[in-house]
Amino acid sequence: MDEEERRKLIELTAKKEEKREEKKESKEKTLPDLPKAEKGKVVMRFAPNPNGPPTLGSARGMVVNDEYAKIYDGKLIIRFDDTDPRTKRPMLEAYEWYLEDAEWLGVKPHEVVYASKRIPMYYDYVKKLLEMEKAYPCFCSREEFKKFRDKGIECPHRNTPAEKALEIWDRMLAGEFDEGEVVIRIKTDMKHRDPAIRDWVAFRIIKADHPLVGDRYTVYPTLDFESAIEDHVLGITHIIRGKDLIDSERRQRYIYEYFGWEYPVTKHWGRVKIHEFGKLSTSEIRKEIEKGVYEGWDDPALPTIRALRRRGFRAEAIRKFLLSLGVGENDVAVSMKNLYAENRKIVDRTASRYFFVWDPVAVEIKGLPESRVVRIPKKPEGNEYRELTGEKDVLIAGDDWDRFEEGDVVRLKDFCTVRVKSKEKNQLEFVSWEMSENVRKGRNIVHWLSWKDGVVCVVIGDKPLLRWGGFAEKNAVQDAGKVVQFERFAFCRIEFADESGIRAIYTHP
RNA sequence: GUCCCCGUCGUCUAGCCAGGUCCAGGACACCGGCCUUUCACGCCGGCAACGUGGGUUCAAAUCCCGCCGGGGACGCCA
Repeated sequence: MDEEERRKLIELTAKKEEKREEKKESKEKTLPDLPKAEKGKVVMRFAPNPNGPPTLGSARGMVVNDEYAKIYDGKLIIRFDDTDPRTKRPMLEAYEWYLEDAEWLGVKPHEVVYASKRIPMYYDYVKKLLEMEKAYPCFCSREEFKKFRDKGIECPHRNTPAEKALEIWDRMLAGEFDEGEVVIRIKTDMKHRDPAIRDWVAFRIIKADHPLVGDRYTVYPTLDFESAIEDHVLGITHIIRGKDLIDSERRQRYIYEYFGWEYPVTKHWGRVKIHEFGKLSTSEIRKEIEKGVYEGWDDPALPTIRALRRRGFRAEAIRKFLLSLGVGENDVAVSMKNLYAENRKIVDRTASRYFFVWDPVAVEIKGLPESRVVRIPKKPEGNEYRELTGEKDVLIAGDDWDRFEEGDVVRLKDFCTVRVKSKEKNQLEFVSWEMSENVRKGRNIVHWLSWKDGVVCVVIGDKPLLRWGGFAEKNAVQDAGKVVQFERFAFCRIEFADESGIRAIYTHP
């Protein structure tokens, strides 16, 4: 064995050792290491177009980037990529929604940038490229250019000299051209293996009102250009985003090469699809809201962060759920059940328990010796109690009543044991105060409510227009704003409550 | 059509880059059981995966090739 071999062997052994160590540590790690990441020097970014409120999908971008920024003691920048006032027109309120939801999710940006407010800067950079003849004004129609691109042929405008190109550029800025008449293209390679990369558009003319900058500009950069410049200017070290932007990197690298910049480290993740929501695009949701299918952007049937917050989900549960998806490039189709499980872990210990009788049926307990006040624990642990009065006239859930057959022995939870006497007359028959041997555990222990303890309650479901109506125990009024568990029903957040009634939102089972 | 990416339990994911400690770990779901005056929580146990065919190697989930399957890009959208 010569020196060289010996050295390699030692190196290899060291690497293996290192790997073993890593394995031991990685048990608690939520996300994989970021390549080339140095503690204290990492700058991440989250760059949404605010054309609607954040959804679970966009929240993934916030949370993962934020998590990495935290892991490496780095920075997180939120940048609004809002440079298309037409096709993906930003929504004025949505800027605020993003910031609000970010804060709620525990995402703390060190800086917030609005691309639409920095358009002159992009002009400066493209001017340089025009001078370098790395960009050119192109008068081809979309169709004409598509032909050139598909064939891999340069278009006639590609060789416009810098001087002439700059003159056209100035005329563009002066508003001398109409929409669609001319665009600025970045020179790449018309023979590039991937047609998607060939001479892409950096600027186009859009004469539309922008919610933030109005009609100040008519020449707007495309995302590819704006983002390329910003990532460098802002000193972004790592980009993590959806893989729909994977080609974007290949296009942008040309600019980085022309300017001699270093492209950030990138990572792209696959599409997330949530079983329960399917594929809902922002524009589709907007239409449905207009049609009245959803009440608004915070409708509990929607996967927006504001809707989930309204439903009573905890930010921490959402973070964990999103982080659990990792940063792999494969598409994921995940179930809300995972989110439910995370949230339940947090909420179960603290949620007060109450009775909610949905689709109520009034029944009479024949032979009940007396009315009794019962004390029931409010929570699984601790010594808080609530009181209910058991009387001969009570309400029970329609689902339960329908299931029962005459002769069944049923336990009214914490109150008394009864036998179903007459389905037709809605009559029960008192058996005993004690728990009877005949009561099967599980579905034969049901909740109930006397009229005096009840208050009208509607629960807004997690599917469009789904509602449950019935009575909830009055004690629940004191938990307005909180997540409670309606026993044998589900966790719900009490959104509004007073003596006249309760409105609750379905959280999860 | 051209180009790119991805395939580990039902689902999500760890492991893959630096092959052995992986007859593959965790979570959710599911199925038993315990606890319980909620079908909740908790506890115990169980089921269950490396798409496929070759190759390299003493050794492959890990490296190479083919095939099959899935997704995406080819906007003057983001």
